[in-house]
Amino acid sequence: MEKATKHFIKTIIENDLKKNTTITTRFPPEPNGYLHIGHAKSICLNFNMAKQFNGNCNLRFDDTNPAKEDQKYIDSIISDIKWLGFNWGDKIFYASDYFDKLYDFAVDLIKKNKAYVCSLSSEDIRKYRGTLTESGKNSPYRERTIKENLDLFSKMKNGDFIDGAHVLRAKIDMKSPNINMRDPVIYRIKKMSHPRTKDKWCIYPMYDFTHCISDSLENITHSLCTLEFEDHRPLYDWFLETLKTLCHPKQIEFARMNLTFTVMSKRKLQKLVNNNYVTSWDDPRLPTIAGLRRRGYTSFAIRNFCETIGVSKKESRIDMELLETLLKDDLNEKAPRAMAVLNPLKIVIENWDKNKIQQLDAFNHPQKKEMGTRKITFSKEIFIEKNDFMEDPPNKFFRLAPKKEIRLKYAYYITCKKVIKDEKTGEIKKLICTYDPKTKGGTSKDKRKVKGTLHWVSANDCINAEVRVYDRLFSMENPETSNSENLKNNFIENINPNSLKIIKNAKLEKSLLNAVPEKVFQFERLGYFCVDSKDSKPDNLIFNRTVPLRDTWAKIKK
RNA sequence: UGGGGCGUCGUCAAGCGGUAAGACACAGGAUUUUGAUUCCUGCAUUCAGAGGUUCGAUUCCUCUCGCCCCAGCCA
Repeated sequence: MEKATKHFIKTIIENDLKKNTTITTRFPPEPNGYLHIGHAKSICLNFNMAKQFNGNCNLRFDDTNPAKEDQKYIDSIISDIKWLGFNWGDKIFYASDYFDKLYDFAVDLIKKNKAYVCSLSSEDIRKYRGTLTESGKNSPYRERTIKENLDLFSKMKNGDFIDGAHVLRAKIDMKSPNINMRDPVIYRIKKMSHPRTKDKWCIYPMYDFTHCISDSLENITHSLCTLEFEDHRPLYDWFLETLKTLCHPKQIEFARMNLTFTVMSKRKLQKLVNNNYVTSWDDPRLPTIAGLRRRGYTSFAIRNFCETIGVSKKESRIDMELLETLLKDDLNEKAPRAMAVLNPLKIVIENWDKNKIQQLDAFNHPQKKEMGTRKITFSKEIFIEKNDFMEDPPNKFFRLAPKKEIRLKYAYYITCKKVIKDEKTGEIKKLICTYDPKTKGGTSKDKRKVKGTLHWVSANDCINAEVRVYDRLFSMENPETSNSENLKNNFIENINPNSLKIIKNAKLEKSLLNAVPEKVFQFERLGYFCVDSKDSKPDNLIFNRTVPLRDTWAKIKK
């Protein structure tokens, strides 16, 4: 299991636990988009706190706005949380299940003279609200009688008015320095079918009213949310105090997660999807849970990451490299090794019999012998990686070059004898090499040093595949910043044009024919790869590059 | 310029009056049939800044500076 780090919320809970016996948290997504890794932070926090302290965490959909929400998002969210490895018993909660109770609470508020029906247009409500520096002024409808308010609210519910004709507002303080307290709207008329309640309602409660009451009804003890709701806490508390609810949860805010080289808001992700900068919500370049999953990320790595980064109130942008390191840590343990050549260069072994084919043994994991071995085919013609050969190599180039001897992993030592080029273009067509028969398996009795070991694939016994080489979606650590003054905050211009390179004719060792989606392999010396769950077909294999291996050589070259 | 937050290594992050944990990154070195992995070693005399209280302050007080959020009938 992941390590557990100390953070301020845990401290608060530990202290509260001295008085109470148990805690209950909740994860309250709005079903209006796909979950991303920022949500994973909240999911891990809420579910792990509950688990660590023997409490419960409710999954509750905050579905109060039918204009934006959809069943397909409910389904994707459920599937993503399950994949992340969290459970919530039998019951899934929905704010919409509380619509009747919420209505009663609103009536109660009116009866307490703490809410009123306001008939100002939305534009006028905005004007009356004042600004950050000027206080607001009372709505002319603020002093309607309780009876009148009750009657109007009932008519709103019955569908007697058109959208926008009236709203129900809490009666708090138009002069409050906190704008959220300036008589916030708590119910609006929206003649719209709801994914779950269908046409039962034509008025829908707003977030601030719904959320605290939902928490209270579920006996939530700790309501964890992000920093931007800090200003809403007085309102959260006001509703529960005014309504004298039995349970008054503690709202605690923490900073949302940001990652380098990506964007995290639903709005921005939506834009990338809708304008086809990526293919879909589960595009492997996106930080969505579905995208990361398709890319080959493990849920363990994501959970571990969420634990590692900690929880605080400081706004931060975490290095993508940390996520990738944690992923590679996990994959290094679990992923079986295989050989694949992405950019093939043919080698002909001069002194190997034309028709001879040999099966060699290869370990599936160099450090874990219990993962077994497999057979790989060796033959006269093989492929190596184009950039593993240089005609005129620099110092410390531990790969193949004219007259140099290197090792083909698990096979033989070979020496490059001749370079065949295209007469016109000068492009290297193939290499003629010799092998040393006394080095089968990749060792020699004379303990002679060979500095380089290359991966390779038999030319006659390999499979062709498409490989999608993914890179970061943006070319700047913070895509929101801009170089050009007049294009401030246009993250689109910072999209990395090379975020996806498609390699059509990669050559893979035969055993990879059995690969299934989400099963990640390490292609030796290259990185981690997995079969694409959407587009790959048995007769047209497609692999995604999950993450490349650390490449010290690439660094030295620079 | 109203209100609410936040400022500890390049990036996260512990620390809660007793003299700066850890992780990632980075730099060296060792081992290696992946220039992978693993393994050592190094990496903040200083906690946004300035004052003050104290024997002693990143921790308490004051002021200053910087950054973020709030004016949806979104959540």
